[in-house]
Amino acid sequence: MNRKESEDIYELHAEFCKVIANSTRLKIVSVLRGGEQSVGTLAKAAGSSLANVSQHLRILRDHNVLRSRKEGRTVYYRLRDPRLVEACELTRTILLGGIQERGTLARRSEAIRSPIEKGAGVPALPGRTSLLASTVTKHPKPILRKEKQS
Amino acid sequence: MNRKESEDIYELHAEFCKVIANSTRLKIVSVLRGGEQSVGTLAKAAGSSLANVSQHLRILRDHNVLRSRKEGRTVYYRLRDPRLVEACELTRTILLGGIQERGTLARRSEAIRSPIEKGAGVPALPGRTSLLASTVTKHPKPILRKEKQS
DNA sequence: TAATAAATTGCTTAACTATGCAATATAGCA
DNA sequence: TGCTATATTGCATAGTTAAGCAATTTATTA
Repeated sequence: MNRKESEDIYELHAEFCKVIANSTRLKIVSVLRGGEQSVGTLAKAAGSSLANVSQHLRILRDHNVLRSRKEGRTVYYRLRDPRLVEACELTRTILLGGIQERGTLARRSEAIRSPIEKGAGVPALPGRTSLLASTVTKHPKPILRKEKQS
Repeated sequence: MNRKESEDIYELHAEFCKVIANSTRLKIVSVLRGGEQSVGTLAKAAGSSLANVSQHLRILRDHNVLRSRKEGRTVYYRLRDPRLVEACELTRTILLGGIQERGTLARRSEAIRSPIEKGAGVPALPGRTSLLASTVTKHPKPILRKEKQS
């Protein structure tokens, strides 16, 4: 693999991350682990509108994460390759704190219940505007639990 | 875990994906598997400007993917939790086709060498404008190898 | 054919993201 | 005290993304 190609894998990986970097799309993918589903069913499961879910499904299918099959007037979507989804689930598991992990990792689930996510409007770094406002997200939800920096 | 909390994990996961959904940040994280590095070293390794890499490092640190340490006028960054990065590497390995995998999976690396990425301007779905243009990326780089749809 | 159900598409708006450049810290050294 | 190296920050710009709504397509059924 030459220089250009090894660069490409990072682009490809980043692209994949973008494709699944949306909670609605992650829910869709998660639901589909149980087998193919219609757009309407997925919309209900994801708690979003049919039109909105249809757009997300298109994104996932265009990137070959999903495949579709039409039966009458119903379109069924299914996972193209469960392996990628498994890697994805592994990430989620780690983020959750790992079922039977202890200490540091287990306490990560605190991030999920942080005031920031409760809409309290508490900036990640009190005292100044969130540095992430213009780069990734307005109100950063820490991936890992905060601890005092050195 | 109640309804609200199980929703949150998808938000958190999506947030994490956004944080790493950039090839420069993925390269940084990959380099750091070998141990802490200064901003300048990371900039060279990632092939980007110091200012640009500094911004990316800030994003990664603000989301607790990285931690930093200052020594003199040099700032060293390191991984906060290698486990998340391992899950990330697993995804990349699957995307690459898996070192010693055969058949379908192995052929996935074709996507990396596709005409689209060579700048040939060939749309993912010949005959119509890319449907992803306004949603995720202008010129979709298929995550998986294309095959005929049913 | 008309009516209905299931999806998809186009459009708009508000918000977010990436990048480069110039300016500004900060720490060590002459 | 200057001077330099290392890194961070602010700002402007171009491009991207998410969501809702209305309109449209496609297939089934009366």
